[in-house]
Amino acid sequence: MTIRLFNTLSKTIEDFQSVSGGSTVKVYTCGPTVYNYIHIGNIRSFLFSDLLQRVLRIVGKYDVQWVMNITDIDDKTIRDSAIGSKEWLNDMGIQSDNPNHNLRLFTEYFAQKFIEDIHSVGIQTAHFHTMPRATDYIEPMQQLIRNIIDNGYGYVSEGNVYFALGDWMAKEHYGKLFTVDTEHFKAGVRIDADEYDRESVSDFVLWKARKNNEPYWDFPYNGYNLPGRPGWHIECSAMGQDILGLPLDIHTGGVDLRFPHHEDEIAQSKAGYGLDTANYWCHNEFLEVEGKKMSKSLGNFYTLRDITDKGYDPLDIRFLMLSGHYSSVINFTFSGLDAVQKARKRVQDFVYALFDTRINGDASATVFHDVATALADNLHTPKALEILFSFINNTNPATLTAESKLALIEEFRTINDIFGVWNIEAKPQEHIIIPDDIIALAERRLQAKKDKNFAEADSLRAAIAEKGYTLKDTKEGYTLELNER
RNA sequence: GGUUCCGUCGCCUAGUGGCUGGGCAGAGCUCUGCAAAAGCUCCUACAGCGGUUCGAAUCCGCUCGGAACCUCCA
Repeated sequence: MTIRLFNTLSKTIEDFQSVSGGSTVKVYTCGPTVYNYIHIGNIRSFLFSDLLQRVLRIVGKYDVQWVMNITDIDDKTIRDSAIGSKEWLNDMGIQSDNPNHNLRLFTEYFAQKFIEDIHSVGIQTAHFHTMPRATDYIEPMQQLIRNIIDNGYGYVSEGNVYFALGDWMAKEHYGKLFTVDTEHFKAGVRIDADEYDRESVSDFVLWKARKNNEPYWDFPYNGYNLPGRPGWHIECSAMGQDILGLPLDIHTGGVDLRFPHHEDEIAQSKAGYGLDTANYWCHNEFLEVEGKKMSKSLGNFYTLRDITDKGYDPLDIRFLMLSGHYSSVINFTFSGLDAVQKARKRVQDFVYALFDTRINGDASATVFHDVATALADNLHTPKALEILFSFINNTNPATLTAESKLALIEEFRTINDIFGVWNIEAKPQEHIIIPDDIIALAERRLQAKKDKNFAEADSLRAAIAEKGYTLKDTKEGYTLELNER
């Protein structure tokens, strides 16, 4: 099935075609800067990329090579890994007098936490071609920077290397993803303008000169050494080329990265390699919390772990993100999370019912095709879910033949290869251990019920609830469940 | 100041000029001693004011309200 995607380059929805013309698709996702636990906004971004690669594989039948970088060098990782940092944890290891070593221990700690977190929301490590660390690609970055200087679009100033944007703009269009209006830049936002001797205020840094006690790498250039560390934008250009080869098929990231990060990445790769970065650029919208952008000062900032600590299943977060279209702002609220939790369970109960072996009537299974058609249209998950719920509303598993159920199970299995929030299996028998005293209460209540002593039965049920268990009557007797949360 | 997006039922989320979108909540019913759970049924909304049109949630204009980006950002 042809996949259609909104391309930020053209600002239109296009039929997707691979660079190679074949079935291999190279997808590059701007990953996290690992200086802390990821927040739910980050999660949305990574779940969008995961959705994209799953739809490409399962609906588009492509062989996807998915790369997500891990940024392990920037101001925050340097600051928080430095000697005396309050952010240093014992689990990271022992700090030494080597800042590069401390940086590595610090970032590897949070990189592992990141992998745990994305795994919990259903992103599978096996789906990645690789997850490169930026500091493992210093050499390719330096080579790219040399190319850019040699081609006349970079210059050295006080040990820093800058991209000469003015020269570049005279040759190539700058603003392919984002209309850059330098005439009306907001007053007062001229970061670093006084810190360095730059030729132009809009030039961005490719390589930052070493500062005291900060991590650095030697950078031999033209007989000189320029010890320092890479700028933010250069890593994606170098890793994309080194690992997958440019041009990529699809480059993804959050909308905020369109400018300057991705715009600069395009300029660098073209200036240094003479290559376009990607044929398709896909950007996901932001997540807001209670109608506002997440920020620590507003008190609406949540890491994934903040949410799961409240007892929510990470897969409910995944389902919440899929319930809105990736290109729309999603308003995160806990009541919304509660709603989506129940909706997800309804589908799960339907799937469990398909595994019920009683035999009855029959139904035709085209639900996957309909869902896939919606997903092929610019990853329209809300439409796909609408189709799925309508199907469930019009289908009663108890009236289906064994053959129909088996066919439907396979349909749901494929749907779940994309959504990844259900268990396509028979309902597991729960083997929770109920304390003897609770069972004793339940038995006493059963007897009271048989004796038609309902007042006694109700008070015993209340006593059981008091101890954290829910008693439900069945035809044969009763069941006991541990209360959630 | 510049650029862009949005406002849909109590809440969330789709919407392609005409055809009750989906989820959650809520109401009723079935089943239950009563509950719980589950299932069934019901629940016709488009910020405001103009305009275009036979017909507007959808197109145009204005007003009001919200959000994002404009060199840390997913």
